[in-house]
Amino acid sequence: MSHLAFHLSRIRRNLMTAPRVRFAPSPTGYLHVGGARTALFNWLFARHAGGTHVLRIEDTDRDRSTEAHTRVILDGLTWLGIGWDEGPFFQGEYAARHRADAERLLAGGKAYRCFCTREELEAQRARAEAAGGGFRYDRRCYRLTPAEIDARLAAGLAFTIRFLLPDEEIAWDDAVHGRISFQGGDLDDFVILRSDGSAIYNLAVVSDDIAMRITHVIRGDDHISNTPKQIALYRALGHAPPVFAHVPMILGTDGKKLSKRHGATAVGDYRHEGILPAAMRNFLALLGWSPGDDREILSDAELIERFSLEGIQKKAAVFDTAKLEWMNGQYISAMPASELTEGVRRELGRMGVNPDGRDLAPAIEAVKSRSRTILQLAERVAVRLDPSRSALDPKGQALIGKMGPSFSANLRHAADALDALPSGDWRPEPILARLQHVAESDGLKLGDVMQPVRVALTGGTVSEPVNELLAVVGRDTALRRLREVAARFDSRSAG
RNA sequence: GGCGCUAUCGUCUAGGGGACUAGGACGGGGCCCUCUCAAGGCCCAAACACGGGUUCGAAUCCCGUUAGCGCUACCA
Repeated sequence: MSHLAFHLSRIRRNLMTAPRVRFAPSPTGYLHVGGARTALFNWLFARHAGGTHVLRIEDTDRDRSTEAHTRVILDGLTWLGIGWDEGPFFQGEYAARHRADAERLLAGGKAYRCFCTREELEAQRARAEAAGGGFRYDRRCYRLTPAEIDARLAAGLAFTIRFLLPDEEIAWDDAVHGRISFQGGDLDDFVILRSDGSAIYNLAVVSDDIAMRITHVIRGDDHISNTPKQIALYRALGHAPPVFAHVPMILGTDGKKLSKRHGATAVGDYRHEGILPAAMRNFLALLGWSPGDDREILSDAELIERFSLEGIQKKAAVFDTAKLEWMNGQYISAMPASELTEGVRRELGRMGVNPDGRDLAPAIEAVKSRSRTILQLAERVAVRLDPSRSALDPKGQALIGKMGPSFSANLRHAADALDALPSGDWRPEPILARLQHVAESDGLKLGDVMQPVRVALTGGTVSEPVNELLAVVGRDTALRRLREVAARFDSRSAG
């Protein structure tokens, strides 16, 4: 097939069948991991099907929406590597269409003016609750005669527009839950247009989804109870509803809806904790979705290839930070040092460490398989650049206490032996040979020489093999540090 | 209260009437490797919420119970 023919067929296919999905966050807070996962599912679905991913900011709640939040959401998506093909559109810009739709419904007898004030409504609600039941609007304004309506209009009374909810079954075949059914009679005649003429969420969403020709609505299952209202709106407006796919919530470790008190919940938090976008995508994709087999580490291409609505779980999922960090560690270990340098450099800058143009790759290479976040990685690199940055941890402390005077004695022997090594031989293998020689001639176990060096250089008892550590730190810096530490603990035991 | 959704190891999940002695992964424990740790390899503990059906046979289908969650605004 020629290129031209290929493109033509592709365009044709897109016109006819390609799905259009949207991610529609409201800018009333940060980009939450739940929202991020919804965005990811939409994106994966669109990519898998060769469809279009639309980004729409739902800013109709003017009191709570801010530009700063919009910025954060956009940045979060960009950092995460979740793209969109159209938008961002701002719902606030379609107020005229929303209003026209409401008025069309009103003219068609599918909605009615409600002159009840907030106070009256609140009183009714309070009464209903006191009686032990739930509040449902009693349609008193629906029963107003044309003359009564005219009189109120003439008096300049404010009104909202309420949707007249038909008492019929409203059901749909949810792509993740299967058939879900509601009775219209159980639902309220909800407000679709505020008294100031602005649209309420359910109307705005339906109006926009129709206008944007959305074919699949993939969103959190906290919207299940909104869906029958929206389907009723589609019917009243004369449009076929899209396919709905309600994805499960993400919970905190206590099984409650994820919130601030669970710690990090915004994607920005994970960014700052040194989580890689690719790891985050992979982890989020597996939260509530499964490719159907045992694979855990999946590239974007594999995710896109395998993604389907059928693989989405019905049950809410608990966000497990430990597994995220494990996965991030897998990504870090598998990445070449060259791809990690930029992130490490940025962290070093934040920590106030100046690498002075030094090649960070060897240090990164030495510690990356032991690091689960970029933050950890950068801290370890910083210590290797300048061992005086190291802090003595409890295990390092314990080792010093246990070894007593031999701690500094062994350190000094190691330093002296290493000093004999020509700088051209300051490589892991010769270093190891020297240290083995020291241990042998002093009648010590290799660990008795290695561990003090490790503690002197890193402050702890855990690191890459000591010979590699020495090689990475560099001859001059390492020798100086070893002697400094030996001297410090000599004077301490002498005093 | 009403309406709706959900229920497999601590957590993420596989499972679609017989292949289930319920598999994998994280986390936990142990062993190997080893100068320590990580990685890797091997091993262990750990689950079908409960009760009724349907069926020759139920983790799987149906009903109920219980529990959790969501919605019930002139919020989204």
